[in-house]
Amino acid sequence: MPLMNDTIVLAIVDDHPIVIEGLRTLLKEEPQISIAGSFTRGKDFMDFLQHNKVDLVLLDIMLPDTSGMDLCRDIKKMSPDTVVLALSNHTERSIILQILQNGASGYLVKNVSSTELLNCLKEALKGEIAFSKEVKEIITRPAQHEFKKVPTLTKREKQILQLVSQGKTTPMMAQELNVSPLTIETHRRNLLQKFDVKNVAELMMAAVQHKMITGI
Amino acid sequence: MPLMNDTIVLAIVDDHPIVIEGLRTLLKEEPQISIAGSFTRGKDFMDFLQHNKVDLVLLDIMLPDTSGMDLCRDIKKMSPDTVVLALSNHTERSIILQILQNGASGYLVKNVSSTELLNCLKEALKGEIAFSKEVKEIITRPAQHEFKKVPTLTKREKQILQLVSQGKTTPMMAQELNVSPLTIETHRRNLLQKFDVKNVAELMMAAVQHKMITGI
DNA sequence: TCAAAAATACCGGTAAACCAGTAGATAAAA
DNA sequence: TTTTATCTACTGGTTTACCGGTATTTTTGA
Repeated sequence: MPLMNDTIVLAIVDDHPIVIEGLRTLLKEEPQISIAGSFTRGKDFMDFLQHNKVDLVLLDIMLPDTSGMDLCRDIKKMSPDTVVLALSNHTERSIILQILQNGASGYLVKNVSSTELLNCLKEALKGEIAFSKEVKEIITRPAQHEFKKVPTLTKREKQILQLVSQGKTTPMMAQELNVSPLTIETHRRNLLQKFDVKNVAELMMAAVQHKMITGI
Repeated sequence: MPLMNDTIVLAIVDDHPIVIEGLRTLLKEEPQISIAGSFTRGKDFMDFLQHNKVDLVLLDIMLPDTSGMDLCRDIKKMSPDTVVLALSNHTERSIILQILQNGASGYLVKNVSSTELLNCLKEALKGEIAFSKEVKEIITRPAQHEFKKVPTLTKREKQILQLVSQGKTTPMMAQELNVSPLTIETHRRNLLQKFDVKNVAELMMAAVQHKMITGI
């Protein structure tokens, strides 16, 4: 965490040039903030982070190459002192909590006002958790279904979940992945267990709910 | 349509201050463009339009108060010479076509680059239809699922689709609805046929896609 | 009222999914 | 290096889903 009277080195990771430009303009007013760079791909930022110190990252959790979730974890792993503020349009409670679980210090929806944005930046740098107004409301009023914990899947499990959603059967997947059908069955069983469901129908619904499979 | 050597009066309607700021910054570079105003609510813009001439509107089709679709139609009704360029993150073909149907002169996804944005503005002002690169691809190569007509389900079929999505098995549903399991099987078969899918996993995904089952 | 649509139900069969338990081989983290 | 997680694979089952065809009754709409 940088001292408050130091210059804060900030980076932006977002695949929308318009948003990047907007953030740059809003933050340019602040003398103690220096924008080190902006990136449209997660990998580019990780390369940058290897050779540069960054105090705070504004991170869009929907990126074309990597999931922002994974990127967040990678950032905190490589540079634990870097504060990550998630920036997104998703208003699902589960997603917000998930990104916090992955090490983010806060969550802003993209319709924040400039003053709100600056306040959140300051809070996050002080070591506090920062939420924009709308997000605070979402956090404080949880829905019933939100209580279900989001399971963490392994790489293979994610892959198989995707294939199942495409209607692939166990034998088909076994052939496609060059493993025994029995192996696929084990993965399927683990998926059912992790999601706490009884069959594929429920599995698909749960996965969609948690946005763990892309609709198309 | 304004002449190309006149100053173009432009307005922005978007509920994201960051995006507004970004657009302003990008368009400030262009001497022939003058930004008349930016609005976070559709109604505010309509009030403005009553007393002011606007050549071009950058319109976010997802607004808190009105649907951007309706707003677009209202704009064209009140001021037919005003060119509307839709700005959104939605990449569904049906949505793009719908907004064009409502009088928009083009569609940009928010991840457009600044050069792309300016090109589209110019094209739209020339009276052409303007699409950003990604949108062009969506328009020209419609996905398979776009062709699939939305099946019309009977009352019973909807009911069973819902129960299936809740993880109910055929015997369970038979008992719950006081009919033979064989009847349920017939309904299931008809559902698979109507959605043109091979198994429940695909069925759930198709149903979710067409919003025929509520995620929760 | 009469044809079409929907809901009901059956047979016989194959394929796939699901259950319970176990366990070796790797790969990654402590 | 040792532990832990992950991926792999098996046995031996039961249950459910899916396929193709057929057919009666009930409801509904033109």
